Amino acid sequence: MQIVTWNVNSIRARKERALAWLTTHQPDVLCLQETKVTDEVFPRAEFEALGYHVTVSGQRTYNGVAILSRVPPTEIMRRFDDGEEETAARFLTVSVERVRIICVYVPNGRVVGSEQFAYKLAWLGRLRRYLECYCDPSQLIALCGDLNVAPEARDVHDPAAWQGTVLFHPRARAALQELCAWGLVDAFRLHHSEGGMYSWWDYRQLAFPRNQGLRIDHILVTQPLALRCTGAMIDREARKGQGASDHAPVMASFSDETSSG
DNA sequence: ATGGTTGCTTAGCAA
Repeated sequence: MQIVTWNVNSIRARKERALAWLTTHQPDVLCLQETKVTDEVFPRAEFEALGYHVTVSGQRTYNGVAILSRVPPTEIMRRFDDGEEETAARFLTVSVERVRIICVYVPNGRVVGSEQFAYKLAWLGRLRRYLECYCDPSQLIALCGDLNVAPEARDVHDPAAWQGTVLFHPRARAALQELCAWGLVDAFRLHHSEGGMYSWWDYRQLAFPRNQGLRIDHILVTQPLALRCTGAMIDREARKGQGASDHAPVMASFSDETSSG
């Protein structure tokens, strides 16, 4: 099973690219973030024509997540259901075969000290509580999405410059570590230890050709799924050229059985 | 040099 997460920065602006990418790569599951459309407007028919089931949780203008799957999804949830008010479409979870897929678009946080940064930290805390309440680390679970946090210095092109900003802040990093402490590991880091591997590059300042990026999009998996993880990669090709999202797809592959290695 | 780009929505905001 191949699972992919991709912040497309508007599914309408990226529709042709996303359709072409799916046709080429044909993953079993594609988690999308920043679709920026209401559920009625999501271009579902074009993706269904490629053989995908389309599950969406969107809103006008901002945010929006979706999960495309080759197999019909079950156990769909669109909210934390933690009793707190929520207006942003940032969370969607489904089961595909025996794997629980959780698609998230974590708040960016804008500026440290802002209301939005407090919201980001609180949101990550709610996600941790969701895992505690609704999931178990012994299950096959993949938490996929734009986490808007670079875990370590090797995930940031200029750690000194980014230190203390919302994408590489000690409190945001600690909140991400708290998620992992529940029982998740970074699928990408199971297979790659080098720095300079990023999933997002600012549109400005020629950041992509200079590889001035951050690795903020992640596929985090429970230990039983980690044991099946046969590979992971970031598709830089999808970030190239005119009309690209500012994020690249992050991919991970899993065998049907636990690997003996 | 308080800059730069993209998308949504239409000039201002969010990323």
